[in-house]
Amino acid sequence: MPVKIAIAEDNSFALRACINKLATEPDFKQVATAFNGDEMLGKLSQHAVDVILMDIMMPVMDGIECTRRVKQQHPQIKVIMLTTFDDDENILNAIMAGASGYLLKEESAEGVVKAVRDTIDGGAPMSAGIASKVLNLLRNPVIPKGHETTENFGLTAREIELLQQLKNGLSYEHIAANLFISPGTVRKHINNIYTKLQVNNKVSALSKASANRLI
Amino acid sequence: MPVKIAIAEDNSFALRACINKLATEPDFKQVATAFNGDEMLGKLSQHAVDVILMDIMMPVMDGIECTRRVKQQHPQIKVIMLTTFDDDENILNAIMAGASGYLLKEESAEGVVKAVRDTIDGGAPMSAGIASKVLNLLRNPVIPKGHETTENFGLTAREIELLQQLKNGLSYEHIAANLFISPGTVRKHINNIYTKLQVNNKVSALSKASANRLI
DNA sequence: AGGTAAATACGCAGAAATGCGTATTTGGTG
DNA sequence: CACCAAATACGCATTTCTGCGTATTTACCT
Repeated sequence: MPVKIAIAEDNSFALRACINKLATEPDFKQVATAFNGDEMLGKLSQHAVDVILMDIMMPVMDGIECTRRVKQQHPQIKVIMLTTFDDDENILNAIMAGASGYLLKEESAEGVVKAVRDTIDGGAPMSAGIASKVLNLLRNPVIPKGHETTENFGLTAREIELLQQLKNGLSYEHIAANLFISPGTVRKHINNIYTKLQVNNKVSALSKASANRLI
Repeated sequence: MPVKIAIAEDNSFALRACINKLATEPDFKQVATAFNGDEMLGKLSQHAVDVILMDIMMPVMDGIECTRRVKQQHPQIKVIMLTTFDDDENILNAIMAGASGYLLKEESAEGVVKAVRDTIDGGAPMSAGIASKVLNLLRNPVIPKGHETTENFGLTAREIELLQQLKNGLSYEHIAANLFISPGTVRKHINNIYTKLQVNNKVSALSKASANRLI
């Protein structure tokens, strides 16, 4: 049985790219496209659809609101977000709205194809990195209140790794052993972190990093 | 660079099956195996390990407790649960303990191999079905047993007051000034706190106090 | 090829924290 | 009143952390 797919994407170039990614699969049938959420909702009453690939940022009605309504009116339809945004806010909103999957647009053709099949099979495909953010959302209960501004402070991946070691109360020596670097390097990294976060001790650094969801 | 893998699995048949699933990859190096969590913890100080494939149900120390301790002592090590249980309780507990991935034992060899690589790349691989349960957990917040148990540790009101000062990253001097006591007294209080919480530094104390909702 | 950011590493000086004692004062309780 | 827990305070030795430099190597980008 062919998989009936709809795509909501306002950028025609991105839409074309998306269609191409699915073109290799003979059992995939692209039954509808729309340039915004409202248009997509309208087409759903005209076409049977299994899966929607949904952009988030669209005019008139964005992908998250559209997802919410799709799941309300057609709960059997699976929605996979396909977007460039990987911030907690959008991820959480999309999941809350009922999205089954969350892919970044940089995802490969095979990745998108597999995501569609996974979704049909009851899975919840996510780009690498998205899934781990989802786990972090679970670990650090979100305050449903307004979105606090999270800042990056220009921390590198390695520096965040150092912070994760720090948060367990490990000494520089122990961290150095864990990461196979010298204690002096650990110290250097941490000093850089302090400078970037504008703090001058572990506890403050961890507090600030945590408040900004860096760890 | 080879990927150093450890496996914790009490059933020798399942262990063998797991090893076989990884056998095809020339750059995978199985550096340690253990029949329970305690044994695994011991081996981690002897071998550099990138990823642990962890069974949940094991004697002596189960996989979730082991994961908790591994992430505590070696945060850089990624843990992938490999189990037959797919209930919310176990999934959530594993994630809370710090697991990066969650696979069912029925997972194919390719699936396990890909999961290991995904994890190294910062992803969070989950068997189809697990991921969607995770999303459901996020949508319907539940407080699992064991996450609301708070312990007092015999801390006095004053000691908790000290902890609240500590969590802001203040120095002993500054806290002393805030509370109108001598730095020596601050030190004494904090030493008493450490003894009661069985830790030996600020970060661990704050972490433990926070986990038990003392601050 | 040159420039840049990141990760690695070391040294020195000083500040802060930690471990382990001891001691006094205070407030409440039996 | 006698007792006890809690809060207060200090000292010494040691470990750990922090600030501020410098320097090399690697990877990536132009």
